[in-house]
Amino acid sequence: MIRTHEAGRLRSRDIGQTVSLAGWVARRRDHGGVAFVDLRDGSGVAQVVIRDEEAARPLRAEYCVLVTGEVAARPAGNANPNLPSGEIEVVAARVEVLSESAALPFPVEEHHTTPVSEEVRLAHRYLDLRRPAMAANIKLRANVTRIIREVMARHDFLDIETPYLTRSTPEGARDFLVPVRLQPGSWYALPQSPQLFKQLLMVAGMERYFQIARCFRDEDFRSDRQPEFSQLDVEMSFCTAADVQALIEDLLVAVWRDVAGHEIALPIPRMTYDEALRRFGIDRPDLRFGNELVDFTEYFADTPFRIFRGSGSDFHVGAVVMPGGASQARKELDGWQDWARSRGARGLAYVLVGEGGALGGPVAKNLSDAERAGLAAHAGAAPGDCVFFAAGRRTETLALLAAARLEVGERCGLVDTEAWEFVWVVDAPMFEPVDTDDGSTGWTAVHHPFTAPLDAVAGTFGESPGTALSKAYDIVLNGSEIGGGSIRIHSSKMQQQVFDVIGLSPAEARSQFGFLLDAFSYGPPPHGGIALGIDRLCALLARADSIRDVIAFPKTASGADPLTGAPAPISAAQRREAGVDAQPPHPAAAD
RNA sequence: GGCCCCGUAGCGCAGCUGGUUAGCGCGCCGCCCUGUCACGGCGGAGGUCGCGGGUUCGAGUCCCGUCGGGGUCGCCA
Repeated sequence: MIRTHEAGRLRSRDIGQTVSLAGWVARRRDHGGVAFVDLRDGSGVAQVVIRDEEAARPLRAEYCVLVTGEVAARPAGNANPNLPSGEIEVVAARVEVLSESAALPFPVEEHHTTPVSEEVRLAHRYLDLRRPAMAANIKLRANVTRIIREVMARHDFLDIETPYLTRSTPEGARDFLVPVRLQPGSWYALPQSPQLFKQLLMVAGMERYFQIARCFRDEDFRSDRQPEFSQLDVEMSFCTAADVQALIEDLLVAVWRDVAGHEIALPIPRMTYDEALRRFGIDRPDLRFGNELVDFTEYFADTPFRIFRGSGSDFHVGAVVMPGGASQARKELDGWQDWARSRGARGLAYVLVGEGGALGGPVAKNLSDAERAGLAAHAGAAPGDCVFFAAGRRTETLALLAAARLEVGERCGLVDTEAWEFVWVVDAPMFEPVDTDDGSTGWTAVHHPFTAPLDAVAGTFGESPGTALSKAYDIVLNGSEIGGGSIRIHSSKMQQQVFDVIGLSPAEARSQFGFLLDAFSYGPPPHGGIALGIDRLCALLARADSIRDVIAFPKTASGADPLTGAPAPISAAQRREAGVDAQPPHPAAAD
C-alpha cells in the first residue's frame, strides 16, 4: 500500500526517516544537475530533491509520481515560507512515474493567481479540483455533511430516503420532467423538495426524519442557484418552532466550531418578518453592519414635494444614509441613478448634508424650510453624509432601499467581512397578493401552502389573508437565507381553508395533493420542520463567491455542463423508446 | 423573457478616431546553468481575432444578427 496524503504533513521530527510519497508534480525547477520538484498530494506540498541520473527523468507538471527517499533538513538560507514543509525536503532515492500528463489547459499550480475563466475550469474540472483552494472547498463540504450526520444521529433522527422520481405538482417552481417508457404520455417529475414525503413520514410515525436530499428546479440560475442543489431536510413530530430552532442552533454551533473555528453565541437572535422589513427593507437582513433604513413616510406627509407625497396605506417614503457620501462627484451621484434604474426603479433621490449642515442636491430645494431643518437629524445623518430616498409602493420602495443599503455598506467598507451574523426571521405572513390572469388580485403562499398560521389567526386567516401571520422561521446568515421551515398544518380542514385562499378548488387540491389529504384523515401528529441549503451554507463557510465553488461538478448559468456536454440531444431510437415523439396528450392531463 | 458586461495563441490580457507582417506576460518545445524555491540566460513553435452577414479601397476595430460565458431584474410555493 502506497502511503498518500503525507507530503504536507512532513515535519522536522521526520528527518532521517525514509518515506514514500504518492502525488502530483506541482512544479519542477532545474539547476545544474539537480531537479527540484514540488510534490502535491491531498495534505499539501513537499519539496523533493532529485540528483544524479534520476534528475534527467522527464517529470513535468501534473505527472503522477511515487517518490521514495529520506527526509532531510534543507541547507541554510532561502527557506520558502510558502511551503508547509519549507524547512525540510525529501531527497529522492527512487522516483517512479505512475502516469504522465499532457500539457495543461490552464495553470493548476497554486501561485498562479491570475483568474481562469470558469468555463475553462469546468471543462477540466478534474484539474480544477486539484488546485488546493478548490480541494479545500470540497473537503470543507464533506466535513459539513459529516458533522450534520453526527449531530442528527445524536438527536435520534432517522436518515430516510424519499423518491427522486415522483409526481409533478402545480405550485412553486417549474419541474424537471422524465418520460416514462412503460406508460407513454405519463411523466415523472424530479422533486423540488421532499416536502410532501416528509409530512407523510410524520403521519407514518417516523417522529424524527432527516435526509440530505437533492432537489431540482427548472428555473433560471444565479451565482447562488443551480438546477439541482442539496438541502438538509428535517421534519419532527410533536414539536414547537422553538424545538426546531434549538436543534438547528445545536447543528450550526457544531459545524461552525469545527469548520470555521467560530463559537456561535446562543441563542441566535430572533427578529420578526415585520421588523426585518422595517429596519432593513428585506426579509434576510445582513446584520454585519448597521446603517438601517429610516422611515420618512410620516415626516413627508404634507410635503410640497410631490414625489414624496403619496396616498394610501401602501405608500412609503424611506431613506438610507451614505456616510461621507456628500463629497461624491456629480458623476458618481448620476451613477447611483443608473444603478437604481438597472434595478427597475425610476431613480434614487438624494440630499447632500453639507459640512455646515446646509442641504444640497436637486431635491432639497423642493422641500419646506421645516422639512429641511429636521431632515438630517431624522435620518441620523451627519455633516458630509448623503441621504438616499425612495418613494412609492411599500414593498418595492423597501426593496430598493435594502439594495442601496447593501451597496452603501460595500462601497463604504461598513461590512465586517470576518463576521458571522445569524438571525432567525420569524412570523412571516401566510399570504401575499398576486396578480391573476383575469386582472383581479389573488393570494399566494409566502412560504408554502402547508405552513400553519399563528394560533392567534388560526380561525380567521381566511377572512383577512393579508394580515395573517404564520409559524414560519427562516435562518439568515450575513444577509443570505440558508434555511427555512415552519410548523405545518395537520388538519385537513385547515389545509382546505388555505387552498381556498390561494384559489385551489377542492377538486384541484384533491387531484394534486389528494394523497396528502387522505393521509391527514388518519390521525396525523402535529409536526414541523426545516430545510437548510447545503450549497449556500458551504459557500458562505468557504467565503466563496458562488455555490459553484463548493459543488464538485456544477453547471453553468445556461444549465450546461462543459465537462460532459450535458444536456445533449438523444437519438431517434431513444426518443421512440421514451415515447416522446409525436406523443398524444394524456387524457388525464389538465392545462 | 428584459437589461448590462465579456469573447484576440493552451491560460490571462493589450490592440487608440478603421490603415504595413495582430502584440505582451505566463505556459509549451529545444539548448545552457551544481541548491533552486514565481530561479535565470539564449533560441523556437503556436492565432479561421466565437460564428454569419453588412458598410468600406481596406474591419480584430464600425453596424446588424447569432452562439457561448458571467452578472442582474422577472422567476425561484
